[in-house]
Amino acid sequence: MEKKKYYISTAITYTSAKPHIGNTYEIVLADAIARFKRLEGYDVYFQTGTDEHGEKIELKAKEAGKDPQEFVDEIASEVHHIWDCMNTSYDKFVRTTNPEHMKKVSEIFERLYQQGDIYKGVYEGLYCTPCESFFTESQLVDGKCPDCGREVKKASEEAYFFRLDKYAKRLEKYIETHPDFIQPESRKNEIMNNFIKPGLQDLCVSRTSFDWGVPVTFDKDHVVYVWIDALSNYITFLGYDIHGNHDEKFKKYWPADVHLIGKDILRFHTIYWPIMLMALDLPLPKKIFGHPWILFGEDKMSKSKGNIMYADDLVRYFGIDAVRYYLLHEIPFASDGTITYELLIERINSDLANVLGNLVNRTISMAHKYFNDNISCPTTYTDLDEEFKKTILDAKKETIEKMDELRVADAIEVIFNLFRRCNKYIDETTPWVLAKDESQKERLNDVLYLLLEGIRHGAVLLQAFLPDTANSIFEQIHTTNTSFESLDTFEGLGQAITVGEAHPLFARIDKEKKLEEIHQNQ
RNA sequence: CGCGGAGUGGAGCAGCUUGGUAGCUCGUCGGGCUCAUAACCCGAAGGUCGUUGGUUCAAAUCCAGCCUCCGCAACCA
Repeated sequence: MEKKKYYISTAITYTSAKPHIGNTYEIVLADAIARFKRLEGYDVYFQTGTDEHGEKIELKAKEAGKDPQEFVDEIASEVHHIWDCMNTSYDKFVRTTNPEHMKKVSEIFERLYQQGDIYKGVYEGLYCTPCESFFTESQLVDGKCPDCGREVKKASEEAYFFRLDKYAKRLEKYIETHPDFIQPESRKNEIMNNFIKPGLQDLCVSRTSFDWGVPVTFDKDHVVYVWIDALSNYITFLGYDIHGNHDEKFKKYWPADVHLIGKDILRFHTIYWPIMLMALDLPLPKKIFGHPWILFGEDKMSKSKGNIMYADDLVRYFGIDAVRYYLLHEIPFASDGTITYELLIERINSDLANVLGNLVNRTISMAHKYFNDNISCPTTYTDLDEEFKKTILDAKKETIEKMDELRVADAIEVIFNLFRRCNKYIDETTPWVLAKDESQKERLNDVLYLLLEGIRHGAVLLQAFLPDTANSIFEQIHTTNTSFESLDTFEGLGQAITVGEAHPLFARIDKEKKLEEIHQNQ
C-alpha cells in the first residue's frame, strides 16, 4: 500500500537580516512535526526557504554596497546555516530568486491578468518622499512617517490590483465549513471579523518604485509585488505548471497539509493565498497554523532594543537539543512565549539533566554494575510492573493525539511524564537493595529490563523532538529497534541486552557561571 | 460602544464546550533513599480562580456590567 503523504511548509524567510531565535522557532516547530509524521509512517515533504525580492532588500543591498543578488546570496546562506545548526530535516530549501520560480510567477501573473482577476489601477496612499515608502493611516505615528518622523503627503502610483471581492463569498463559506482551516481558532475570528465580513479591498500586486523583483512581462515599468511572488513558492517549487502539465511531485503533494507561519502574516495566507488558488482553480491547503511569537523577557525582540538572541549562539552555549527543547516545550500553543537565559538554564537543569539525563545515567549505571551477563525480557510481571507498562504503552497514543492537534509542547510533556514515571519506578523497586540479595537476581533482571525498555519507548517518541538525544540513548542501551511499531509491545529490547558505561546526556549548568560567560561574550 | 484573546497559590500554564472535592511543571520548606549529574522519591505550606452583580441546591466553569493587559484593524514579509 502506498504511504499517505504529508506536505508541511514554513513561511519563506525575508532575507533582509540574519534570522533571530524567534524566526528560528518556526523551522524547529515544523521540523518536529515533520519528523513525527515520518515516524508515523507518512511520506513527508517539508519545504522551507527564503523570500528574496522587494524594495527593502534593494535598499539594504545598496547600503551594504552590494549587488542585490550578492546580498541575498549571503543572507540566504546565513539562513541555511541557522536552519542546519538547529538540526532541521527540511527536504527542500527554496529561494524566490530562482529563475524557474520567477518564470512561473510571471506566468501566474499573466494568467490572472488575462482572466480579468488582475486589473490596472491607481494606488493611493500617504507617501514619505525621503523614505520612498507608502504608509496607511493606521501605520503613521502622530500623523507622521513611522520610519523618519517627517511629514507624509497624499500620493498615487499606477499599479495592478487583484480583484478579491469576486472570490470573497466563496472564501467565507470555505472558512465556515472548514473549522480547522485557520488555527488557532482565535485567529480565525480575527480574520473573519476584521477583513472578510466587512468586505475585502482589492490587493495591490505590482510596484513601479523599485526593480528588484519578478518583472511584469506585459508592462515593463512594473514588478510583481511580494504576495504573488512569495506565496506561490508553495506550488512553483513542487513543479506546478500553468498549463496543467504538473510534475509528479505536485500531483502527489498538493494540497499542503499545513502551512506553518507566524501570526503576523496570517492574513496573507488565509485570504490572499486561498483566493489566488481559487483563481488558479487549485485546491486549498488543509490547514494554516499561525504560531505565536517569542518575547525576550517582557519585550519584543528587536535590534534597536539590543535584545536579540540568535540560534547559533544559543547552540554554542547550550547545545542543539537544549535549545530545541526550550522552543518546542516552553512556547504556549496560542499565546506568545518568553525566553531568557535564566529560564533556559532552569529548564535544561530540571528537565533535561535531572529528569531525563539522570534517569538514563542511573539506569545504565545499575545495569552495567549489577549485570555482567545479559539482561533479558521478563517472563512474568507483578501488578506494579503491569501498571508501569500501561503508563508507558499509553504514551504513544497520547503523543499522537497531541501531535494531531499540533500541540507539540503537550506531546513533549507526555514523553517527560513517561520518564518521570521511570524515575518513580526505580524508587518503588529499589534495585540497589535487590542487588544485595542473590536470590533476587531474577527480580533485579526484570526491573532493569522494564526500565531500559521504558526508556527506549521514551526515546523512540523523543526522536521527533530531540533527535541527537534519542540517538545517544539508543547507542547507550545498544538498540537499533527505534521504530514506531516497536512501541506496541514491551519486548522491543529482546533477550540479550548489554549496556556499556553510562555517559551523561546533559550536564547540569551552573547558572551564575554560564550567565557570566554569556555576559563576557557580548 | 471596531473585532478577538487573556486575567487561577512566588513563576509559567491546564481546567471553562458538557456547572458539583482547584490540577500540572518549576521554585520554597520538611522527610526518605543512596543506583545516579547535590540528582531521584514522598509529604507540606501557599490561591476569596481580576472585580461587581445575576441564574442555580451548587460557578473558576453559565449570563450581564466594570477594570487591567495583549493581539488584530488592509498591502508593513
